Order: sequence, then C-alpha cells, then structure tokens
Amino acid sequence: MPVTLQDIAAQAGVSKMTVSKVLNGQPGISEATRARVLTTAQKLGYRANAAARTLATGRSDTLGVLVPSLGTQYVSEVVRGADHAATALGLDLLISTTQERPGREGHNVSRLSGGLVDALLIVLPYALHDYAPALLDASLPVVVVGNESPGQPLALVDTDHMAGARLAAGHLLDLGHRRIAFVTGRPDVQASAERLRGYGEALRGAGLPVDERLIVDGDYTQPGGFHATRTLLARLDAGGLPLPTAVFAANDVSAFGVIEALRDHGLRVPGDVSVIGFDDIPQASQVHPPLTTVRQPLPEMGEVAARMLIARLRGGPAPPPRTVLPPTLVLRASTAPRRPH
Amino acid sequence: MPVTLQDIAAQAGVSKMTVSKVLNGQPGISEATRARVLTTAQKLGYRANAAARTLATGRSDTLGVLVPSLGTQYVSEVVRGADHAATALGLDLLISTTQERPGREGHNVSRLSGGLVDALLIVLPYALHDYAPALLDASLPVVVVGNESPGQPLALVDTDHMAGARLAAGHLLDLGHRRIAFVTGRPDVQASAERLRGYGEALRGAGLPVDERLIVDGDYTQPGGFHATRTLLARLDAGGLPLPTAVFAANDVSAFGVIEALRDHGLRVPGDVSVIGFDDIPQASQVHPPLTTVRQPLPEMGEVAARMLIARLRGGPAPPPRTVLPPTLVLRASTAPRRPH
DNA sequence: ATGAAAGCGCTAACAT
DNA sequence: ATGTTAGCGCTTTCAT
Repeated sequence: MPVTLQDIAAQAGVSKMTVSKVLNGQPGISEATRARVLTTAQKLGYRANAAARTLATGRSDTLGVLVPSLGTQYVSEVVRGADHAATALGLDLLISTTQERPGREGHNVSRLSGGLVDALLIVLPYALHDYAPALLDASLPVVVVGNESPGQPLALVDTDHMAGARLAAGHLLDLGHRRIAFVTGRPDVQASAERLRGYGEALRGAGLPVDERLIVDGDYTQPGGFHATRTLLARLDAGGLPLPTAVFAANDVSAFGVIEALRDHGLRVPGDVSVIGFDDIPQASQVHPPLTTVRQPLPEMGEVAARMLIARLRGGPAPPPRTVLPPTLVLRASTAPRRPH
Repeated sequence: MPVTLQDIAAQAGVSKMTVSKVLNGQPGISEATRARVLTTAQKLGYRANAAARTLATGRSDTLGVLVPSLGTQYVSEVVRGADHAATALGLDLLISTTQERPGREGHNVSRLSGGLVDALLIVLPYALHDYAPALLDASLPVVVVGNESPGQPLALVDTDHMAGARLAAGHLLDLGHRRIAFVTGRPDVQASAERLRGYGEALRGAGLPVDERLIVDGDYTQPGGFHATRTLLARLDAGGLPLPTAVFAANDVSAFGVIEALRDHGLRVPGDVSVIGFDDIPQASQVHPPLTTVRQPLPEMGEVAARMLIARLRGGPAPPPRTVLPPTLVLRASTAPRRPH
C-alpha cells in the first residue's frame, strides 16, 4: 500500500497541508517541523502520486514525445536533444511509440493529451503520419520535428534543407567541379524539393547554369539512385555530352546507389567522379569510400522544439509555424578535387 | 478547456454517472440514452482524463519502460516486443530514458511508480545500472530485461547465454574444428561467464578437453579482442603449440578485433581461421567477411517480460526470478569448414 | 435504468 | 507557522 501525505501527517503529528508545503519546498514552515516531516517521509518511503498531483494542479510537468519507432538514429538523437532541454528546465519526458501501426497515432495522442502530459513533441522522421485528426481537439501545445504534417498546420522544426544543399553543392564547387549532377528524392516530399532548390541556387550563385539534363529523378532509395544514375549516363551518352565530374544525391541511401552505378560504368569514386549525400546515416561512415555528406542537427532540433513547448507552457508565445536549423558538412572520402576525365 | 464528464452530462441531460457507464460500456443503460451520450461525447471531442481515472481506479493500465537510451538495436527490439504484448493485452506503454545520466534512474523510477504506471519493465542492455535503491520501496511488479541487477534481486528475463555459446561452439565443431579458442568478455559480467561455460560444455560434449591455453581474456571491446588474440598467438608460438583453427569471441565487437589481429598475423578469415561472435549487432552483417554470430531473441524477451508483468497485474503469480530464452545461430561468412594449416 | 454521495491523493485559497 | 475547506475528474457503492 503506497504511502500518502496523510500517513506522513499522522506520523509526524501535523496536518496534510504542512507536509505538502514541506515536500514542495514552500516557505512558512519552521525548521523543526520541516526536518521532522522530511525524516518521516524518508522513513516511510514516500513517493508522490503523480496522478493526484496532476489532477490537483492541472499540470503534469511532463512533455510527451510521440515517435513512430525506436532504433533509428534520427529518433534517438532528436529525443536526446529534447530530453536535455526538458531536464534542464525541470520537466520530464514521456515517450510513446506508434510502432508504425496506423491508428496508433490517434490513440496515443488521445491518451497523452488526456492529462498525462502538458505538451506534445511529435517526431516524424520520414513518412507523413496521420496524427492530424486526433490533434484537432488536443488542446495542448504541439510541435512537430521533421516533416510537414498534412492538413493540420502544426508548428514545425526542421533542418534547413536548402542551406544543406547549398553546402553540399558549394563543397563540390570549391573542389573545382563544374558539371554537377543531382539525383532527386521523392517529389512529394517537401525536403526533396528544397534540396533541389538549394542545389540550383548554389550553381547560379557560382555563375553556372542549371542544366536540366544533369538532374535525374531518384526516390530516396538505393535502387532509385542506381537507376537514376544509369538513366543520366545513358542520356548524356546519347546526346554526346560530357559526363559530370560530381554527383549530389538527395540522400545518403540513394548516394550508395549512385556510387554502385558509377562503378558499374567503369568510373572510380572519387577519382573520376565525386559523390556527396545528405543525412549522414550511420552507414555513411562505414561504406567504401566513406561518404561525404550533410548532417542534420538532430539533437538541436529536439532541443529547440522542447524549449519552444516549455516556453509556451510558461506563458510564452506560441511556437512559430516554421523553424529551420542549419545542417553541417561532413567531409569524408567520396569527394575529391576535380580531375578532368 | 478540456471537456469533462460533467459537460457531456449537462448537454445530454443525464447524470455524470450515466455518462461514465456509457463510456465504459457498462450494462444497465437504455439504448436511447447510450446513443445520445455517445453522440454528445463525440461532438464535444471528449477525451478521458487519465490522471483522474488513475486516481479513482488505482490503475493506469499502463506499463512503464525504463531504458538507458534510445537508438540501440537492443533497446528498440526489446521495446518493440513489449509493445506488441502490451497492445495485444490492452495496456499502453510509456517509455522513459535515463540518457545514461547517473541519478536519473532513481528519479524516473520514483516518478513512474507514483501512479503513472502499474508495472515496470527495466531494460539493461549493458551496464549494471543503479535502479536498486529507488526500487526498494517501489511497490509495483518489476521485471528486468538483460542484466542481473546488483543487490536487489529482481525478476530477470535474459538470453540463454550458455545455450548460445553451445550453439556457437557446436557450429564450429560441426565444421570440423577441434582447436577452438575462446576470447572472454568482462569477468564481472554474468553473461560472459555463462558464455564461457557454454563453450566448455560444448567441447566436453564432443569429447574434447578444455585447454586453458586456448582461453584468453578480452573485455567485450574491439581492442580487447585484438590484444587477446595477440596474446594467444604469442603464447602458442612460445610453447610451440599449433594455432587454433577457429576462434569464438564472447561478443561481436571483440570478434572484430580478433579478425584484425589474425589478419595482422597473416592469417585469412575464414580461410585459415574461422571466427564466430555473439549478439548479432547491426555491423556484424556489414563487415567483411560478414560475421557468423549468435542472435539474442530480443523482441521475445520484451514480449515475455511484458506478459509476465501483465499476468501479475491480473492476479497471476509473481514473475519467476529468472527466465532465459534461447538464442539462434546466424550463419554468415566468417566461419568455414576446417582446413588444416 | 438512472442518479446521489463519497472519496482516490493532492494542492490552491483562505483562515487562524 | 499551521490548519481547514473545497475541489481537480473520475469511479465506486449504494439508492431509487
């Protein structure tokens, strides 16, 4: 049977209220009483009942985190950042998984928003999940990390994909590359379009034209990158055009496919063609050659999202509709200075 | 402002109690009333307050899961299994991270056990964390997955390390190997000792002596495996003894070190020496050659632990002190039939 | 078939 | 410095 305030009050010979004040560090209690109460609480092994406290205060001092699944670097780093911020600001984190099961989103949102947590941080690493309906009448502050949520306009924290793409293309330009191909991601994903725009901007910024013939459609998958590269090489071949000296793939996974296809074609990476990816997934550092790429600031994204939520709970402004954080270039061995074919 | 039972009752022209009964599917309500209440609840966007319900019932229908951090395969798979079981049995899962920070264990245990959850599932992938003190007076059912917890005797669910080691050694024996070396893990970790025992049993079962000179101390790390192998080779060399034709490393990470050292010595894997690991970490399939190893049944461990806890909550027996689940052999390319040197 | 009363453990607001 | 009262939103028990 759990120990209650009443138990301590009886033991210590004071009222419940006095015990409550002592345990919450409120003023207006004599040192003697305070000490006595603390000792009895300790002795009895008192543990505050979170449900009762939440019910009485209307606050849980807890941030809810909704993730599709555990085990991906994306999720774990975002959560780590959020945990850091929450801990620093005196809140706790409660994580709930949907395990990718459709329908679980709504269920989990309902449960968490029913007094378990004060605000919701939703991590959307890839897919466009369907939290929107349940969120409609969740009257808590919500911030999404990762992807635009369809329908419902929720505050979003994301990587500055355009800046990242500028970084990648800029790196290739710095290495002397002038013919730089781009393998897109999925056209329906916002981030993919932004990465493409960043690529274009970087080229134009360097006074180079954006040659549509150097842009091929991938789909973020390894086979997608492979086939896109094949298509590209065939297209250039047919047109009697020179090969690119560098390829920028919209993500790391498709970059692996790009490298595969280039080798199939007898080209060396980075000897003949440099390749750069985006995301910095764990495998990026383990393939050969280790992949130069752009890293998303995941812990920072979680941290910023958590801070916004907590600020909001403390009377601050509503989280801005869109916050983008700058990614960083991760130099490895798949890019090298241009050497003309 | 959240909608309460009272709001629905007022709108629907009934009492709070009637609404409560309808929402919980209890009998003794006319169809008409039931329908009317359900409609208003829907319309108002009612969402049960978990804190209030927990306080009133004394149950939260939620399982608490304590993990050191996210992002490791170990944790994510165990949680996936636990989630599966919990969902199937009508409970929810709430995950809390300690982010490896000492002291957080106690804090988190206190919070969760204070009415937030009905039972606790602790995932201890590697270190011997310090949950014990806080658990002392947590009056909830607790099961630990992974490692023996120091001091406090808590119900444990783990891999059958000994059976796994027998599997590994048995595989090598099946391939014709007779001189099989063993690189230990950390002596202070129970699992390491069990893996060593399994190795010994397998050899003895095959009528082979256990040669102490073929057993060297590692520490579960890659450098540890590397140095252990060096030591082994030097020792055999000095004694004029033949080299082993196979090495069983107490875990995958140290197996990588073993392979490194063997190659340094001019030996090919698996051409000259076969190497087998334990754990099946993600890298195991990505190194060259892909590592043959033993896989722990992680989702099953989570599932079994969750089921025990839930059974207990429903009046079943206390979880047994120790439950071990059988691992499986994962055949890859680092082992091959014996070819005499 | 429905409702009234009481209480889960805690705290806010107000006495004393 | 301490205690009393009331109530958070829900469910249990017992009436009607």
